[in-house]
Amino acid sequence: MSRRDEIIAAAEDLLDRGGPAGLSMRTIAAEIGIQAPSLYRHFPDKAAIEATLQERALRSLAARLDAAGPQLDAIGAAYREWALTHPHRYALISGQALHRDRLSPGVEAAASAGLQTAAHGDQARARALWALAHGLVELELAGRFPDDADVSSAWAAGLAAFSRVG
Amino acid sequence: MSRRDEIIAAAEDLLDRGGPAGLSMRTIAAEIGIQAPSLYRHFPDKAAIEATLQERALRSLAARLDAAGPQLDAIGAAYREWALTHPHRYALISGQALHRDRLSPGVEAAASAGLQTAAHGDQARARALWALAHGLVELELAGRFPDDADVSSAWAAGLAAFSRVG
DNA sequence: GTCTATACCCGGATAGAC
DNA sequence: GTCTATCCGGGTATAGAC
Repeated sequence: MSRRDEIIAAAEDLLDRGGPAGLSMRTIAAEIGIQAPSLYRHFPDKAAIEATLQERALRSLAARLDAAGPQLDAIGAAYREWALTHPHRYALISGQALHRDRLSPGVEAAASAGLQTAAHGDQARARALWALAHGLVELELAGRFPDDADVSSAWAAGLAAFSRVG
Repeated sequence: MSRRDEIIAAAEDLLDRGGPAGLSMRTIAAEIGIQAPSLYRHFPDKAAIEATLQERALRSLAARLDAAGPQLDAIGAAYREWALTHPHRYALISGQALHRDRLSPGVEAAASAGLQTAAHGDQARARALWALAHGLVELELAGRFPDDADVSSAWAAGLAAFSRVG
């Protein structure tokens, strides 16, 4: 494992444990037993590290959705499962934080392509479906539903609404 | 206008212009021509100021939804309009940032009550509908849709899916 | 490639004079 | 109720020795 890979692995680990806020040049360096300035021999700046993590997360999510097959329910379940398994990685690719200029072309689109497929080519429907999944995940991760809420039922109700023909 | 109100007004103004990140004790104080330490004569800490802004935002959103009436389309349009008009206020009440322990009881629930109504008492459906609206707003505000995307159509497609009887 | 030392920002918050 | 001065923490990043 190259030093570069080691840095990324440590950063991802740190991200999973402490969220984006816990990700600093100092903590990443400490994680592998070096000093923060040494990181700049391998990455030009912090954004480069974040962008690498985002790219990895987007690819991972895309692969998970791809593996779920074409069924709407399966895709929804896969989306939710991936987000709940890696909540901080999901946070890193949500919001305005995406370093678009540093991502490989198409990698962002790939992560929502699975949902597009399930909408049978209807773009407006596909976007609404994506928004539904994203919204459900965000609300659940942020703890916005009551503690005793049945989130699975909300997913089922949402997907059911979209499963009927337009 | 009391000094306290003046501080909140300045903070809200600052929030609208620079987002949550631009909201610091120093910038708020500068906005009304005093020094940062003076703020602590009026609020115990920064979280108290943020909580006040969140409470105002939640009440404002709730009022807007209430004024929209019972029609699903109208509520959806009102939700989107409020969020696009006050994107940074929406950011302040999204995510994990809510100071729940400092908010008046019920004020959080009131901001999503309008959507509950439109779901005719079906809780799972109501939550999915809320997630759809939240997701659409977040994706639009974050610029996650292509520049030429027709977001209105996505809203229409999403609301249409929910307007059919379960 | 890694180190130490450091520069330069930013932030929240407190002490004590007036 | 406001001030000045200050503490303490955080962060990104650079210079220069080894």
